[in-house]
Amino acid sequence: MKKKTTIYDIAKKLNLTAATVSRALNNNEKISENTRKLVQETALEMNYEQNTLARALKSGKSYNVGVIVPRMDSNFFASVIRGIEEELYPKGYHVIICQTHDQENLETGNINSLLNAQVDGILMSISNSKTKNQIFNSLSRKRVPLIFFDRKKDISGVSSVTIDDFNGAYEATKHLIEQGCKRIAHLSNDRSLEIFKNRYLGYKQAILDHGLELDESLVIETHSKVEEGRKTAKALLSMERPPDAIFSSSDFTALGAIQEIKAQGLKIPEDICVVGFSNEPFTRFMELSITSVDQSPIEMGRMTAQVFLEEVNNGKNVKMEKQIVLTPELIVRKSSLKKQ
Amino acid sequence: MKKKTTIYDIAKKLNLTAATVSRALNNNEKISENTRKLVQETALEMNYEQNTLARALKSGKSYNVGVIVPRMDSNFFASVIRGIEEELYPKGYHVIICQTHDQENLETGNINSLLNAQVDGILMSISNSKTKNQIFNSLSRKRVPLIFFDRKKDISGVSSVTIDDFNGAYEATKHLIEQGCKRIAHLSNDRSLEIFKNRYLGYKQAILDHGLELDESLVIETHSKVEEGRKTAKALLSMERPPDAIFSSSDFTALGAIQEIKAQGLKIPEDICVVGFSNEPFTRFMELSITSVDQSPIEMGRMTAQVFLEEVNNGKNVKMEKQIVLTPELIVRKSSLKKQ
DNA sequence: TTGTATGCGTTATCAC
DNA sequence: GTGATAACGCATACAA
Repeated sequence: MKKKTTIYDIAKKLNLTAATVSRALNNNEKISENTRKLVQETALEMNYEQNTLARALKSGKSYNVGVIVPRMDSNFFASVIRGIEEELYPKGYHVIICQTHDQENLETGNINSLLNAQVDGILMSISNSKTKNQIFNSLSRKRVPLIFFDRKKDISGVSSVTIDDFNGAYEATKHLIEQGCKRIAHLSNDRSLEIFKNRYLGYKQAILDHGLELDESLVIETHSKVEEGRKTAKALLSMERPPDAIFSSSDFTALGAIQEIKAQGLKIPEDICVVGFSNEPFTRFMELSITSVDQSPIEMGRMTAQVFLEEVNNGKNVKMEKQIVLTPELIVRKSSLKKQ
Repeated sequence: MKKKTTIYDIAKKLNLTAATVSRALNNNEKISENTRKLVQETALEMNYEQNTLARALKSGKSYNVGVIVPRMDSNFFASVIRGIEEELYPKGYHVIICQTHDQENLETGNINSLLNAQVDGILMSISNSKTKNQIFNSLSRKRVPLIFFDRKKDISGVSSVTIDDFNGAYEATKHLIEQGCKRIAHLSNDRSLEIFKNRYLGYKQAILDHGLELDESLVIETHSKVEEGRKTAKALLSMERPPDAIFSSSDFTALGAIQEIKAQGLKIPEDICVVGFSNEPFTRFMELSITSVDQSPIEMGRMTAQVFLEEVNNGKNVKMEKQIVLTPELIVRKSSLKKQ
C-alpha cells in the first residue's frame, strides 16, 4: 500500500515545517502569499489529502452529523434527508443516517452510537414519545447540538423545524366540510407525539367552527400502516352511523381505508371522501388519486440543516432555541372532490 | 462542558498506566484477571466511552462504511440498506449513505468524499455506466474494499452481490407467454448497465425458446419514472400492431404504462398484461395489483455486508473476487393473471 | 512570517 | 503482567 502523503512529507520536500504547511493549507492569516501558493501547488502534485480523522481528533469536530428517522423508505423522510444533504454537503459535512424502525430501544441506542462516532450534531425526528428525556439532556451536557424536525418533543433549548400540523389538519377538514360531509372520522396516531396531537386538534377545531357534531367515537388512534388503515376503516364502516368522510393523519392508513371502503362496495368520493397526510407520491399515482397535505419535506430538511449550522458556528456561547414552522399545503385530488 | 473521561483518567484513579487500561479494555491476553475486572468496572463507573476518532487515527480504521445508491426513496434500495445495517451495526460499524440521484458527477464526487471521510469500505450500486474505471482503480490502489450490489460493473477483483436478472426476466416473460400473450413488449433501461442488459436478454431468450416472433421494435429503452412509462406505453399503443403484454424492467414504468393503458380505455389483464420488476410495495397495494419480480433486497444487503466483512478481515493479503447471485421470485398478481 | 513544542486519545513496541 | 514511550496526522500557543 502506498502510504498517504502527510503534511510532513510536503514540509520535508519544501524545507519547511509541518506547522507552516498546515497554515498554508488552511488559508491561515499569518503566511506569505508565496509559501501559500508553493505549498498548495506541491500538495496538489503529491496528491495530498487531509486526514479528516486527525483533524477531527485535534479539533474535536468530526464533520459528521447524525440524522435519525423512524424509517427512510417513505418519501417524506427520504426527501427531508435530501434537503439536509443539499445544505450540508457543500459545507464539508457528512451525514450518517440511522433508522429506528419505531423500535423504542433503537432511539437511545442510535443516539449513543452516534455520539460514540463523535458526530457534531444530531438532527432527528422522534419516533417514540416514551424515549426518556435523560438521553437528550446528556446531549445538551455534551454540547452536541440537537435539532428536531417534523416529530419534535418540547425540550427547552432545543430548536425544531416543523410544519403547522394544526393548520394542515384544519384546512383538510374544512375542505371535507365544504364538500358537504357531515360525519368526518379521523384516523389519528400516537397523540403523545405533537404532530398527531396537533392534527387531531386542527381537525376538532374545524368541526367545531363549522357547527358540526363532534363525535369522539369517530376518532381512532392507529399506526401508519396500510393494514392498520384497512382494519380501522372496517371498524368505522360497521358503526351504526358510519362516517361520510375520513381525514387520516397518514397517507398509508388513508390508502388502507380506501381499499376497505372499495372492498365493501362503497364509492369514493360519492359515498365517502378520504384525505391523507404527507403527499406521498403514490397518492398522486393511484387511479383514484388521494387528496393529501403536502409538508414541503425538502425545504424542511434544508431549514433543519441551516439551524444546525447556525448553532454549530455560533460558538456554543449563545444558548438559543429556534422554532421554525412551515406552512402546509392541501392538494385536492379525486378521493375527496365531489362533482358539484 | 464536562470533559470526557479518557483512559488516562481511569489509569490515574487506579494508579495504573494508560497502556494497561487500554489492554484491559480491549481484552488483551497479557493482563491479569483482577486488573481486567477492576479496570472495566471503574470504566463503567466513570462513564468512560472510547474515543473512536483516536482509535481510528491510530489503527487507520474509521469503522465507517460508505453506501452509495442512486436514491433511497425506493423501497428496494431502502431495504438493501436495512440489510446492510442489520449486518454491520452489531460489528460496530456505521453507515454513511450517499445518493447520486443518477447524476454523473455525483458518483465520483461521493466516492471521493467518502474516501476523505476515511471509510473502511464502499458498498455501491452503480447508477451511471459512464463513470470511469479510473476512480475504481484508485479505490483498489488505496486498498479500500469496494463491493457492488444490484447494479454492478465488471471490474476484476471487485466482488458483487446481484440477483439473476436474466432468470427473473425469463420467468416473467414465460409467465406472460403462458397467459397466452403473443406480442410482448419490453420496457428496458440503460443497457450498458448489466442488470438491464440481462433483463433484456432473459426476455429475449424466453421469446425465442417459446417460438414467438422477436420484434425489436417492441423493446424500448426508457427511464425508471412513472411519467416515462406513460409516454412509452403511449408510443407502443399507437403502433400498427400494438403489444398484448408489457414486461417492464421497472415497477415505476410499469405503473405509468398501466395508467396510460387504462386512460385509453383498454382492460388489464384482458387486453394487455403488465409485469414489473422489483416488487415495490405499491405493486401490492394498487387496486389492480401488479405482477412483479422480487429481488429479496434485505438478503442482498446482508450478503453485501458479509462480503465486505470478509474482505476487511481477511487482511488485504488475499486478493479475491466473489460473485454472489441471488435467485429472484416472480410474484403473480392481477395485472397479468387472466382468468382461465 | 516561520519554527518549536505540545496535545488530541489510543494502541503497539519495547523493556522490566 | 505492567510501565514507559513513541507514534498516528494535524493544529495551535508560544517563541523567534
